[in-house]
Amino acid sequence: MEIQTSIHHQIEKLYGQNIAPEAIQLQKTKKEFEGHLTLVVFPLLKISHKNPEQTAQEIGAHLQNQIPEITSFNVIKGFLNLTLSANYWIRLLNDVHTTEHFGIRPVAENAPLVMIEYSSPNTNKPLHLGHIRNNLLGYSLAEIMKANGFKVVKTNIVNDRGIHICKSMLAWQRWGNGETPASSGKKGDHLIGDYYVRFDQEYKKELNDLKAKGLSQEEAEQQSTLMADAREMLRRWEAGDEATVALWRTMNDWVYAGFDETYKRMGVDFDKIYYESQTYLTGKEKVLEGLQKGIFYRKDDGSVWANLTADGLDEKLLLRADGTSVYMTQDIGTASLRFADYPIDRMIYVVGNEQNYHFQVLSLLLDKLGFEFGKDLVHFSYGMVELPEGKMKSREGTVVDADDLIDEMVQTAADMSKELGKLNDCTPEEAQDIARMVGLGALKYFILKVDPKKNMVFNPKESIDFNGNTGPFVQYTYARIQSVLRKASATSAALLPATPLSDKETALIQALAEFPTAVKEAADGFSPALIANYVYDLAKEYNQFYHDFPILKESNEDVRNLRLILSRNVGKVLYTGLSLLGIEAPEKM
RNA sequence: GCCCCUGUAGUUCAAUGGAUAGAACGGAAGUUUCCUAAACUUUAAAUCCGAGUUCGAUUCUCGGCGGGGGUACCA
Repeated sequence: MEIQTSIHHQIEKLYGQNIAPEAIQLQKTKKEFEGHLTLVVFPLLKISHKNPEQTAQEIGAHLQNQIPEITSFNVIKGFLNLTLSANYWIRLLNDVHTTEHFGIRPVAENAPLVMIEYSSPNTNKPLHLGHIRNNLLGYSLAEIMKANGFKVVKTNIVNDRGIHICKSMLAWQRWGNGETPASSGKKGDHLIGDYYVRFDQEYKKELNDLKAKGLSQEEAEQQSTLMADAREMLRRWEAGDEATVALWRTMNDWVYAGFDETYKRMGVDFDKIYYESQTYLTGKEKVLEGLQKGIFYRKDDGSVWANLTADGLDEKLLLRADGTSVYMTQDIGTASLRFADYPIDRMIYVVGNEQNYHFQVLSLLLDKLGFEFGKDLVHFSYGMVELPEGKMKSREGTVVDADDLIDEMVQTAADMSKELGKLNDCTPEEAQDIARMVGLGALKYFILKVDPKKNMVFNPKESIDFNGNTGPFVQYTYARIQSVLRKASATSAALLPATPLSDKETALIQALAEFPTAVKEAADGFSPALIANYVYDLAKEYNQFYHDFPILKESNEDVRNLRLILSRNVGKVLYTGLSLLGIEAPEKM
């Protein structure tokens, strides 16, 4: 029986009544006090009818008497600190040791299916730092859900149609001189992104020229031929004009090739990709169905709307006056197709918090349309990534490009290990691979350790820091453990002798045993950050232990054996924890 | 205006309503006969303001003040 359960049981026995689980507050004893587990007795005062110290005393005495694993106790104010036997810790370590995938729950045949949408790029510009946070959170959340026994389908919705796509197409047609990724040596997504920027520049120029002739901003926008041409292109695309569709296909393919490269480097992937060009028509259909059923209404100009004022929200446009679809229409179509394709029990959208309102509306609309999953959808909303100078602005060129950033991180990792002489005994290929793992590990950890819902500041200079609360620190700890294990492996694999344990050793075992709880809480709270901080704490704990207790020099066979087994299991948990974050763990570094 | 998120050391981040609010970076001072010093040790430094609920509030409630986002034909 779990020790927590025994304690609960014994307290009920002591007072002769059932006690709610919330009243039994057990926590890890703080470092500065003696003991391993602490019972907070305040909630029990109503039952004991005694003051905190007396209550703690009598519970402590009773527990020590009845539970063999509890060897002693002390009371400080309303806190009962319990000390557990070495035997108990060794048994716990043994459990960790003999459980192959410790902390991971297997996926059952009939497990609920979770679909996670993340990434969701537009095909008119390359991925940037904001996408990196999205992709890392989505991928990590998928891994965490899997580890908690859910079936997971990772999905991506590519926004491959719309006026913004036409802008880059138009700019390329007009000023591109037939430039291709092959002819220019640029990645496809970057090439297209350049033409999107070009459109914006030319458009601004045109507006300024018009305004110089005395037109207002609004009049200029209306008279812009460039924008009119882009709209005309969108109309031709929707009408299925061959040349337009062919151009669209060619340019999108360039972008996809570019994205695939970036995804691969980031180490993220998808089980199923949806394209808005293939879902927006379904969206339109659903909206028109809703219109017929009287759920939506049409205004005089022909546009279609939903009235959500009864639900405390506003009115929402679903189809424009000219009959074309908007973002919301597409999302309805995509959801509809997804639920037709998969038996989804839970739908999670990993999308930035600037769209909180959008998902509130989407949830309501789907529900009104008769999709019962609508009201249960989860918007995993995360905060923006800002730079020390402030918000990223594409127009001001302050956007941090994903590819550039990854290159920079890997290069810095390579430079630093070279400087420290870390990888002198590696082949150049090995050294490069380790630099890749470490550079990416630094980036991923830096972003994932932050509570997702908070905005965060990303300082490119400071992120390339391999000290402190960072991915490389955890990776380093893992690599060091592997190194120790290569030098000497434990003689006996399973049963451990009743060896006396130091405080640091019990602390480490206790930390190991908390891993499954961290995995579960990370899934419940949608928080990879919990895993990140857990893994860091464990690594830190190990480093301190490692420093104070030589392993290979230890002459007592049993003690040495214990420390090796302990090290191996810390390594095992670090490895698993890192993989839940999508971070690789090098065998040496 | 209305709605949502947010406010913790100089900085970037932690803290199921629990003990003296933790780390890291940066600052100051140290530690290599040792298995990896990308490490370890010591040290100074913080809960936006005001009420309320509670044995106990960084955490929950209300009111201010500050920051971010959204708000009907962009995605």
